[in-house]
Amino acid sequence: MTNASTAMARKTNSKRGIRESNELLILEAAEQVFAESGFKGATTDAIARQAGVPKANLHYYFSTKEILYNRVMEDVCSHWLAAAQSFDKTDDPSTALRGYISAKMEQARKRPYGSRVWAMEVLRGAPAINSYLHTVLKPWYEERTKKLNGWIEAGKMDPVDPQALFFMIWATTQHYADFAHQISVLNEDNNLSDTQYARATEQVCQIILKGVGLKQQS
Amino acid sequence: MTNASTAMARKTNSKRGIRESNELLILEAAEQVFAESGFKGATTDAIARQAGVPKANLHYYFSTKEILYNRVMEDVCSHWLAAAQSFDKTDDPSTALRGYISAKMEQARKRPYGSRVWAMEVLRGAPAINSYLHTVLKPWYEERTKKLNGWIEAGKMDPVDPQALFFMIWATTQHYADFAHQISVLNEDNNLSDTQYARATEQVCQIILKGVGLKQQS
DNA sequence: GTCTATACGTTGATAGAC
DNA sequence: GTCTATCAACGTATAGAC
Repeated sequence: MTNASTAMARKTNSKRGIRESNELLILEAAEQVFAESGFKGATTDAIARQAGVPKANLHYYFSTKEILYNRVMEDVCSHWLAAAQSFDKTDDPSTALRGYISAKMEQARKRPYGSRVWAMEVLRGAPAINSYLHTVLKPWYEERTKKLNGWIEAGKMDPVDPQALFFMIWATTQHYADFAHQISVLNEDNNLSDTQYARATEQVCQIILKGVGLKQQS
Repeated sequence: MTNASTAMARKTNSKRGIRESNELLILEAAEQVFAESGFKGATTDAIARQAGVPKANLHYYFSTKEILYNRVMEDVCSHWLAAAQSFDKTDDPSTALRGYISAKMEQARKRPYGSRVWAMEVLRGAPAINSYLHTVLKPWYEERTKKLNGWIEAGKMDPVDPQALFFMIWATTQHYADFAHQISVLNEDNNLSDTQYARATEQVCQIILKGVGLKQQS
């Protein structure tokens, strides 16, 4: 009985271990392929090849391409939320904006495929994340808009439209992931080095902070 | 002979007229469908339906999907160039940047599909416009970088990295076309009105100009 | 859990009547 | 120049042996 249940547990764990590791492998490959070709353009065959598993195996773990895509979008959305939280670590506008911009830039650097999948999804009209946009992004955006307006009323920064500011931050930071190929062409066909990327992050912070009337700090 | 050549000319003109108008119809539909689904995801059938012509007819005018796509990209690139020219209408940095940003914003408003096709193309690694990026975009970018550095050395604006500035302008202005769906979700599910869009343009100019140490003007 | 073989729909492209 | 019918290639998904 003990042996049996131990064996069963081991087997179950083993199964879960295999399942989890294979799902991870496939999800990672899917994020990349979906980022390159979009939902329609991506093929389960290409994803399977990228993951190094037979196509039938992919369908064993994710019965349909749409289910796999939705799982990828869930991951991407959860990472967006993680970066978004860095906005709330302080009540000082300069520190908050600088921290948020830096977090977004770091994310664009470390998870470029996630950013691109998001871009692809929005470009096609965001059918898969429509509810997420309404129930998560919009409330987040409205709360932070209030916060910004509070700072503006307190005279801590220029009376800018929070909407324009957020769009500028999102667009600019995500540009470094989404348009990486174009950027490399303008950089002698090399991706930005760590040094160049750190400098870019600093420049983005500087221009935006000064642009909304905030002193450099933090 | 006169009659014959007149008849032939008329027939030729007629043919050309039909060809041009049908090609235009198909190109317009193609720009839209490619913008929504990317090169791989778009189907010639969907494009033909969008254009209101039989699929076989589309293939009569554009023998392959790739040729059609390249024609669409040519159009998109030529429009990019047109907006880029507004940068050179003056030697005053404030006026030049404001004019360029406004032109890009107007283009994002009037030709959103063009912007999205460009974005889709760069997202997949820009195989179709690779040579264009090297022979047109890069030289343009390097020339204007020199111009900006000249202004900086002359003390007319802050010593910002021209690269970061251009990326910010491109990213932000194109965001209004590429992420229009997301923007509408944050705007009570309505597209930005003309008034809102004018305000957004003004805000983008204001933040960026101030951000690089330029006085408002023009 | 793995993988080969395959069913079955879709897509790009063409043939050939009008 | 237009359009129906068609085909080969490719795509998703599954069956069934291991």
